[in-house]
Amino acid sequence: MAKIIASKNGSKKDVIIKKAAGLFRSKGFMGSSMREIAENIGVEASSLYNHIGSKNELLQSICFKVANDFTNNINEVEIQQTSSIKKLELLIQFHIHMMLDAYDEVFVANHEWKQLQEPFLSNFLHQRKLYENRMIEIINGGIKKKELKNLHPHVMVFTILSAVRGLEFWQQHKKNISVTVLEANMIEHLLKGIIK
Amino acid sequence: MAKIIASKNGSKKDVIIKKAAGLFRSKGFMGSSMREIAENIGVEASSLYNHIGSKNELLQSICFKVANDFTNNINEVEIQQTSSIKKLELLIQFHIHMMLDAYDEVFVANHEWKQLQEPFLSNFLHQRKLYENRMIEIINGGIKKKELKNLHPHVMVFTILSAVRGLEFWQQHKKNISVTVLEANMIEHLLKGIIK
DNA sequence: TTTAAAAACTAATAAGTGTTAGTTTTGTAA
DNA sequence: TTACAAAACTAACACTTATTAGTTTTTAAA
Repeated sequence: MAKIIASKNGSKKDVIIKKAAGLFRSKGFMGSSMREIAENIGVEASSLYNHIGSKNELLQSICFKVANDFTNNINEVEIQQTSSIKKLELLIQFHIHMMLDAYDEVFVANHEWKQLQEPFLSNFLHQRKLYENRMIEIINGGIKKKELKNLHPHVMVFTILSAVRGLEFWQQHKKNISVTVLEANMIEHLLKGIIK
Repeated sequence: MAKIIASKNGSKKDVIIKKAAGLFRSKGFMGSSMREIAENIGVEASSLYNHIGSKNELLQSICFKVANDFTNNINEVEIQQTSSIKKLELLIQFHIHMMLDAYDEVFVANHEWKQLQEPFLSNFLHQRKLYENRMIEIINGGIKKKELKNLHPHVMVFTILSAVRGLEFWQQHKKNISVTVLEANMIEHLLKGIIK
């Protein structure tokens, strides 16, 4: 009889969520079945229900864990007494690290949130909107203080957020380039451009 | 008896593909059923098979139409006798226009290509890789001619490609900002940065 | 009006879905 | 060793899926 082995620091539920995140990332939420998740763990599908409530609950756990991590980070960044530029730098840095440390989860949160059911879907979108608005406020502050160019704040935020999301592509190139270089390059590009 | 009405310039197959693209975009490929597509058109699911081969064929049509459009564009850009900066500008501009003109299709190509079956999956990825490499070559040229900073070309390409992909978010804000401003702002940001 | 092809329909198939009920095994504490 | 709960199992349910076969309707040309 196969067993779900709880990891050092995490319940069996956490093990299931982790495996689900990996599968959801590579095949999509709708493209992954409970039987597949179970097989991946080495157990029957029905056994999973001793630990979790439903397939959708798995997606919820993943999406809100990620959303909360980002919210917590911007909470910390916001209260720092520093320039808007430094704040943007800190945010970008955190996005890069999340992308490298919790790739599957961030990917799923970015791509599969649509499959959330109400009221979770609305909650998630609301939380994301709040995050965007807080970034916009940081940028508005920078424009006022003449630290930043007077471009459309919304465009800047979306450009930055989308660019960091692109680190999805990075998984394949992890070996060819270090995190430090990657980080420095992206921050330089997104803040100061690429023209000499 | 309901009918599929062919549009002015396009076969009935094209109508089906267009509707499918809209549905795949909003619910995902795996989240959309043939019955839903059919209902959207006003016909029974089985009737679709008089015009198309399979559900997967629909995805193939969408993905490769988009991929070919981008390939054709970079073909034209590459042969122009101009600076690397101007070439990047042209590429970014085309991405922005594709995103606004063929939103559903580009979105599906960006998000649902994973559901392609072999050999289409490999073909698609190969074509995308070629595109990226050609962008990298343009950037390498720019670095050599001292037009561009000596950052990692790969990072620059991914940053740019990801940023333009972010125009997905833009659909909601179409009214608040004109294409011209959007285009100018993004090109400024991606080429010259946002720091004053 | 007849005829033939195109395109719609109904009905069914075989496979896969998330989830539940009921049962058996396992692990643990008394 | 006994007793109980946790967690695995098997089997099934009710539904949905893409697709096919066979039939009927529609369209258009002769």
